[in-house]
Amino acid sequence: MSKKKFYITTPIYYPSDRLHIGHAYCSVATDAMARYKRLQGYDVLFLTGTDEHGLKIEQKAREAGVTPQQFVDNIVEGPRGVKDLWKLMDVSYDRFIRTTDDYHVTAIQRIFKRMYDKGDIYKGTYKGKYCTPCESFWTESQLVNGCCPDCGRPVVDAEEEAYFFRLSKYASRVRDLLVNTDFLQPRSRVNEMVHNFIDPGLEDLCVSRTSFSWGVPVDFDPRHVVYVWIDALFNYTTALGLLNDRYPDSDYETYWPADVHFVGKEIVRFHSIIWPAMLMSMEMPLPKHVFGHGWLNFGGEKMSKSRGNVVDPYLLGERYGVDALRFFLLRTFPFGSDGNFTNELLIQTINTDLANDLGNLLSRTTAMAEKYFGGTLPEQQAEGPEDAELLAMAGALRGRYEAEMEKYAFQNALGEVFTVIARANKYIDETAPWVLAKNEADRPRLARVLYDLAETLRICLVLLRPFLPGTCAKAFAQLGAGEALQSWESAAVFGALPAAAALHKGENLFPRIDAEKELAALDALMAAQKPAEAPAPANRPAAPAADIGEHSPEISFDEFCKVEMRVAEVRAAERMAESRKLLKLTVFDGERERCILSGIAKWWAPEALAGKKVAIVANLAPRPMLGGSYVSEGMLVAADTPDGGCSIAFYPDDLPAGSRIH
RNA sequence: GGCGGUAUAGCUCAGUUGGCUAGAGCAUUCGGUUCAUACCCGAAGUGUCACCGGUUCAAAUCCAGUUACCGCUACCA
Repeated sequence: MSKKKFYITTPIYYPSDRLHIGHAYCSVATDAMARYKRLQGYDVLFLTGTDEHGLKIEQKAREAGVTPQQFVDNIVEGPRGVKDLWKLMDVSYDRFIRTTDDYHVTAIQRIFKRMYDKGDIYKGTYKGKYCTPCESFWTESQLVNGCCPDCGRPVVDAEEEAYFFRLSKYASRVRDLLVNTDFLQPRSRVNEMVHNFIDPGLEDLCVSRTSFSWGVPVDFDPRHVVYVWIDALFNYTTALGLLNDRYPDSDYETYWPADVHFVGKEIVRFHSIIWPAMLMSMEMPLPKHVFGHGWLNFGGEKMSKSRGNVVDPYLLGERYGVDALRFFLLRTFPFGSDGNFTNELLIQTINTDLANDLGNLLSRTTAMAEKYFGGTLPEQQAEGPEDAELLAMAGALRGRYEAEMEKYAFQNALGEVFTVIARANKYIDETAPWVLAKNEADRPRLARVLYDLAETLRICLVLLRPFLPGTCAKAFAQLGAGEALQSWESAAVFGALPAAAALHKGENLFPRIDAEKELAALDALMAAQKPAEAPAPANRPAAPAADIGEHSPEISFDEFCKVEMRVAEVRAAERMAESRKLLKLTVFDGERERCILSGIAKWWAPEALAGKKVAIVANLAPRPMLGGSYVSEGMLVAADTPDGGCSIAFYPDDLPAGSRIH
């Protein structure tokens, strides 16, 4: 009889930059789930990888003066690259797919052709606005200030021949999948998808591009490259040998459909709407679950490079141990919601759970075994009234843990384990082994107490293996528990450890952290990472150039001159009943008054603008807004501030409106 | 603006189908212990369960409304 299979995936990450703790969070969670299923005896396939095509990488490579392939090779395989990070984090993936792998490219071409032959992909014309850095097309209505809604940079008019996928054809089946099954989790995401995307009407999806070349060519129409949807999403199946020879077809037959895709909430839409629709088109089985996990914020703010609060997993892993970091991420934050990462919380969790409760329990248990029995417990043992409750809790632990793990509720599963660990510490207090040790007649009872502790620890450690793979191995050695005593089956049996258990005290597995000192050290390290805000002091070597974000492509002087910026006088500014974000400005440009709607209401009171001289872009095409009831005739020039707000520059009051700005 | 969600102890959150003095962890205070990583055990708490109405013998829990925050979306020319 073959083992039951379990196929789990992370998203394939986009290697346009170094990965950070948020990516590590997802991979660690997937890893814990994969290890848990292996522990249970499943035949597990754990896939991760990288999504390496697209214009952004093409451009990044050009900036770096290397080929796109060299660029991604470096980020994926190079020092401190993606694979390095997973090695550091002890991520036990079975397969790593890169969308630039030959076999994947071939398979994608075949998949594209198959959908085309079926009539689900057809050739049409794509009209719209294109953001080069984001390699994204946008409809007029999606633009923000005429710029890319993702990155805020300018977009260009574009019209290109393109292939489309008949997403609309599958809308009702996808809707049914989301509404009537537990396909998408957590459930709260379902309404968002259905109300925001499906019910308003799904448009067919553009699945090819001619505007860049770093992608999988459409083999029957080589001017086109396959756009991200088909290229990236089908990785989950090409990595199983679908339509390629790199892996045997039997892998696909064995492992597909996936048991669960873990994905960040930002890509839930692609995985819960587009992905099932494409699989329906290919007449392939659908994955059983898509789980959209939350994001890690830092100190209550989104992590971002410009705020200098991007948490570096290398730094923390090397400082506190990979297991401690893994544990912290999964113990502290509910997997489905956003979590607020703070250094204080990290250190507190490590100290409380790992050092004080678990580490210290192991330490005191093994130390007593050595002190009182020279390490090996005598077989003659005596029960006592304190045993029953501990045994009952330890015996029931596996079931309670399993129930939580099956819901991907890592936080709760770990909570169950630590409830038992706390009970074991209390058990020591109740039985007071140091008192028993004073009386020769109590030796059988003392032996039993230590045995119960060792056995409780063993069960807990089995269940902690998915989370703390490295330290559990060391702990089992201290308990003298061999492989058979580390198994899932053995975690359901209190008493599996031989009575004459041989314990020995080893190194402390989780050293207690000096919170005050470490917090100061971490703050200093993070401050050093932060982009320089002030010029470096003269006596220090020049700081490396701060990262101020993505850059737009170079433009010529003539192109710049097309932008007509002028000083304008704000004659009136008012809040709008129709919008929370917009202020309605009436400005005088030297010739006439015009209306500009600007998305600054969150940061600017109307009174603060009235009468001021500001910079506007005067020759921007008028834009109907708020459903066409207003037309905005220009753009207010403002700067982003690091906290996400905006700063407006004012010209001297006596400067005439209409002055040209160059 | 549309859709969805959240609001519970200083902090992070649990509270299943409405039912006894509303819970856990951390932090705080006090007490105990000494095997252990200055650790562990116990006790004490603090709460107008966002606000306002309603249904009910009974509401943190159900319903209507209000406010605040969050998410998605639209929208920030």
